[in-house]
Amino acid sequence: MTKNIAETGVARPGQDAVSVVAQGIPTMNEIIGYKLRRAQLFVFQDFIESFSKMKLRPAEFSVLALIARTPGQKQTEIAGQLGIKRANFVALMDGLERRGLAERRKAVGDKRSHSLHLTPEGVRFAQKMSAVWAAHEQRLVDRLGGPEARDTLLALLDRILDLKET
Amino acid sequence: MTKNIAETGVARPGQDAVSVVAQGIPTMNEIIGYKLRRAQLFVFQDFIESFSKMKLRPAEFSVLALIARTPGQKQTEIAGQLGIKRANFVALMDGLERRGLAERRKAVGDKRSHSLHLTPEGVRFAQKMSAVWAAHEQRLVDRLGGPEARDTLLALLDRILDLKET
DNA sequence: TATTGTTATACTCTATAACTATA
DNA sequence: TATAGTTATAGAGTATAACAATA
Repeated sequence: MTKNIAETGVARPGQDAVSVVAQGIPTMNEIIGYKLRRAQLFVFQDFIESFSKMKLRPAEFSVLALIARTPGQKQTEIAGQLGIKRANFVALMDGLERRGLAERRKAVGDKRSHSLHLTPEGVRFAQKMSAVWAAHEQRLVDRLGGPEARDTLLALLDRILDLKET
Repeated sequence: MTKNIAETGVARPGQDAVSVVAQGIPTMNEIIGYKLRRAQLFVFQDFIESFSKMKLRPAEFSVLALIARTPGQKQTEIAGQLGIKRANFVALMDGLERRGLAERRKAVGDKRSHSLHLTPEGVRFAQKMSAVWAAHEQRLVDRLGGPEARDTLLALLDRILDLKET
């Protein structure tokens, strides 16, 4: 048997040769972080295109979804759940308020904090947004090969996220 | 039976109540893109901490890995494989060259292009880098629950990435 | 003293346009 | 005319420090 090119270490530049230098060096295909990153970019790309008409970015979507499901939470609480720094949350919330989708209300007990709510228009917007999201999500489920595959993926991602600190 | 709080629509702010407004609005837990993003950030966080001593960022790691495995490729080829715009690749490559890890050589046929190679120091660096990466990757595999779970995850991420255009 | 929201600011990543030298 | 590399620049997203009002 003749040695294959990887074993000889003879690299032909620009072709599918593998250098002898490559001992122990991973292929991009086996790097979890890399695959995760590329997949995330792909999904966000589809998301952004899906919402280009509504002019809604992923962070804004998640803020509206969180307020819709649990109105009255403080800025710090919403920001915290999403991993957004409270300083950066201000401009984000300003945008939603300027568009008339959400609003800050003076919290009853604590005069420092604001409680966040959707406006009536924001409620209607959130419904439409959810329909657009459902179509986007369905495209992903189709790519994955069905709901079971999606559940498996979500469970695996949870394993990475759970515990947080070992 | 008494109606639960979701059915009454009476939301108690800041608690685990679910507003009646929430009809059809997804939980963050069921959003593929969101989970993917959080998991990717977590993995990159671990990666960045793992390489803080070597002062190596994810993009630099992948460029070195690609050059190590297939020396002699042009800048545009390496950048293209990683989804990096060739304009942004310049500064990245400048950094690796300044540190003496990789170098641009005049391509033989085409005087416009550079062929990329590791320096001898770059080869040694890539070996150390791969060992650090392996430890990082092993941490992830442990979290996932073993090599089979990792393989499943990578296969699912490939389903999202494959085809690219429907 | 500590916390909530806020402003200002800086740094990284990414995207686009335009230039040069070659092809 | 097109391509490889480059420069300049602008826009997101994210991180930190410091401040005012309130706890």
